[in-house]
Amino acid sequence: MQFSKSTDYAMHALIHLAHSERRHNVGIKELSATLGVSESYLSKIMSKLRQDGIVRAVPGVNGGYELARPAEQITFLDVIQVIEGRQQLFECSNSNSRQHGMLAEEGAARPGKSECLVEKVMDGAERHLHQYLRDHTIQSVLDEAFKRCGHEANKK
Amino acid sequence: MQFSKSTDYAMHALIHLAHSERRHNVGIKELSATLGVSESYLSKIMSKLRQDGIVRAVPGVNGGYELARPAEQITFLDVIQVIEGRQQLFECSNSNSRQHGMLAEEGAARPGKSECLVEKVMDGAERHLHQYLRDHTIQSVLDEAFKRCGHEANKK
DNA sequence: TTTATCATGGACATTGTGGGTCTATATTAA
DNA sequence: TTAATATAGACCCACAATGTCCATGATAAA
Ligand code: SF4
Ligand code: SF4
Repeated sequence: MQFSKSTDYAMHALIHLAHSERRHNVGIKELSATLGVSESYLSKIMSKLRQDGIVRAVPGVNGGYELARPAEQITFLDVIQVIEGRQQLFECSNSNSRQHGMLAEEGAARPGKSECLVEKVMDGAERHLHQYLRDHTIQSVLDEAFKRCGHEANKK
Repeated sequence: MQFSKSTDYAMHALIHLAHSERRHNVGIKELSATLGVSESYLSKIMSKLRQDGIVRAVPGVNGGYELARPAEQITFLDVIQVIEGRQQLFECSNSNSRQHGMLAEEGAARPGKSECLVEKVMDGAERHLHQYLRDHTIQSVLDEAFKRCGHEANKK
């Protein structure tokens, strides 16, 4: 139960893009050098981000990547779901066991709504997690970095 | 990013143990039959649960497993951490990149406290998730099952 | 004490996935 | 056109998840 390294890379790549939004089109070379990840691998990740509409890409001389929408509209959840996929946290694997009958259908022969109790808890956990991740964007990280930077400067 | 099947099995095994707490010592055979998982594999999972003090086990005739503490003191988080391990949700993999300098140490040469901003968000997410999972126990699932059962009975 | 019953641990096998490299191809600006 | 760049696919390897099988050890009942 851990986020993959790809997610880590994607986050940092986006942060870098957002940070150097001044002149557009940051190439894979620059990203690779900044993050310390091979161009080959990183380009795959960027490709995924493009397919899901997080970034735009233009090939050719002076090409590169740029954010497809403002950084405050790119949430942690967005990035994670692009890289990790949208599978849910918990997926029942033995819904035809004896347990299932006892826990989910509990006596009565409900039509369609089985409403599993274990899944209910787990889905709740997932919803909480997602809500939290939706409340934090690339921009919010940058903002905090700036705030701290300013704070440091003032102290000096 | 998904919980393993083993976690699923562990949850259901514990629910079964809690449900038939009347006569102690539920054997691996009964558990296996109830969950529809091979005895071999399930016994491994139970062994883990024992090592972490979730259940007790006694070998010999009429032996088996029983909860090591009341079901209301066994949280979802407990079970998940036993099976999945206690690694944190997010672990930075490139803390010596250029990014890191820009984001975490931001200008000043802080002594030990680097206080990464990305990790800060992720750890927050993890804390939220853990808190939620701590608030739900094996007993709470059983309670809801009973409540629903009673509700169904009353309606009839 | 013997024995049937049960849990435990280790040694495998299989499969899937994360993480990564390399190359050929398409696309664009100069 | 040409140089620079992104893209897609074919591979590779290591490791974890899932699972089986067997030898061993512990225990209570007979
Ligand atoms: S009760 Fe829920 S988690 Fe358990 S077997 Fe049924 S659907 Fe799956
Ligand atoms: S800023 Fe945080 S997440 Fe990024 S490299 Fe540094 S420690 Fe890791």
